[in-house]
Amino acid sequence: MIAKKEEKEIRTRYAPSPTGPFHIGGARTALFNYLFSKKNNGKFILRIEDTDKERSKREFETQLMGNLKWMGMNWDEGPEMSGPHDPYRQSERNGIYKKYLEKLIEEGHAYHCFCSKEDVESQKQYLMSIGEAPIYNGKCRDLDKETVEKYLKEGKRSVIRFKAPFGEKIVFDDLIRGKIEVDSSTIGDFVIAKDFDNYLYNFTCVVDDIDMQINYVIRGEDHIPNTPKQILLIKAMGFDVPRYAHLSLILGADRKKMSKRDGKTSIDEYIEAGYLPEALINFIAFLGWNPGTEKEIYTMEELIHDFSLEKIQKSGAIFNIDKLDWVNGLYIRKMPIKELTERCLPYLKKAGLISEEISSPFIEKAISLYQERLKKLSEIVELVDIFFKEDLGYEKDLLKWKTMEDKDVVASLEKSYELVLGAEEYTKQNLEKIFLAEAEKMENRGNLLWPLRVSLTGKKSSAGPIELMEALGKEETLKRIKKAIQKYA
RNA sequence: GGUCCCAUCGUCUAGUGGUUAGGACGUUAGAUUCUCAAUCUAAUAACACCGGUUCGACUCCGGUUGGGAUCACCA
Repeated sequence: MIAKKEEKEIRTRYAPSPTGPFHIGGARTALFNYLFSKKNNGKFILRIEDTDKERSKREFETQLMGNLKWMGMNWDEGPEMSGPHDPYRQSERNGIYKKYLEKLIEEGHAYHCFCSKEDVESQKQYLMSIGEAPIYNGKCRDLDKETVEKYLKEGKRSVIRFKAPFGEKIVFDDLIRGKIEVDSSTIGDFVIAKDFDNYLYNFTCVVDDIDMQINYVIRGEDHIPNTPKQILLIKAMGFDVPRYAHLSLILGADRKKMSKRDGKTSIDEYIEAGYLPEALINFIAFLGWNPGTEKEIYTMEELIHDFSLEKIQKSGAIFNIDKLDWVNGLYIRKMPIKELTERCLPYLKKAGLISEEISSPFIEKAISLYQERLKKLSEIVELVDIFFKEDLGYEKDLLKWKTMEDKDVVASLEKSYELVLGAEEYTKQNLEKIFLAEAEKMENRGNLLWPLRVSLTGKKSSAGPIELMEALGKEETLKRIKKAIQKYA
């Protein structure tokens, strides 16, 4: 009997650098890491890669964490000293990097390079011009110990390079793409640290993945070229390489990596436009993944349950905003009216329609009339504004239905006025009964209903007149009809 | 330019050697309707190309073409 191998806990991480607003592509990478770890009862770790002091900004980090929480992705660990909900930050881990770097140098896997930036750059340009791999020429690779000591003592500026082997095949089995093979000769000795306080990406990334015991690295395919370097580093340090899964990129309409000109790219912009986190998550998950069934509306829980790396697509997916809008509308229609109202309040406040973010039966009613027409929460403003305006400001000709003459319009509105005035029981059911009965008498129902609806809204399109009358109340309804009649006086 | 990755309707995709190539968004038409939505019904539309393997290729292999990513003392 072979004893069942003890399963190691699955640990994934999302490792963004806070150099800009949190991007849709990053959100998907985070999501897939999150789903995979949760599916396997593992851990999802957030690690802020802020080694670039120039470009990293704390505000982006804060925004990123807020966005992650908004979407319902909470990370599991952080350095204990700064609280369980803080992420790991590379800027706070220099001590760890130093230890690993010293060991690497000690064991001869890394060395000080005293070449000037300019020399290296011109060398690179030259190699590229003759069509060869632009790698470092290894000038300082075998400097003897005494020389290095001497230069260091003289204070000569140096960087630390990793000694990459020559002519070695580096192979890894990508969980999404299968076998990927690279010749180490095309890599060259790359810089891993500027000095003992400033470490570079490939190095910190590897050290952290080792230190945090990450065993599944799920990231964008733009990292495929980094992977062989990282594998070399890991092996030199004597650790196991994690499993890799490289996600295809999210593309713009031009099939290039999605960028600003493709419209909204940051999560904040989607929040502002009024997309729901549930809808965004659902949509993003299906960009490059599907369950293999025809089900496509998924809650986060269901995604976790059905997720698997095998079902991830290899080719890049274009971000199709039309589909997102459809999904978002779907979620809005399904939402309980109380909740929808709460979520719309900030938009109404911002537009100056209401002074405080407080719900009322009136606001709730107004919003409910437009629930099924809403694709994004922000659209609520231009839909329900008529409920809050004194002056609707429309052209009187808008009141005419098809071939109506001025006098027909006036007659129609006067009829409506009379009916409303006479309505004892001011309910939707009763108004419907009264008005539909009257409308039936006409050759075309529009003769009664169109002028009425426009008098209440001042708009070409809107919710139906009966429900509008109910929502507005008898008094306001009469006022608006009268105003419309006056336009013809 | 070097290296690597990718290729089914306009878009997201199902498909794992034999299917009328399925679904969704979009679009178009119809039903409903005072309008706009929502809803229902229908239609539209795809295996990049060329070779091989095979009785049989969308499916496997090779090549071509096309697209993308990446080549920092950024991440």
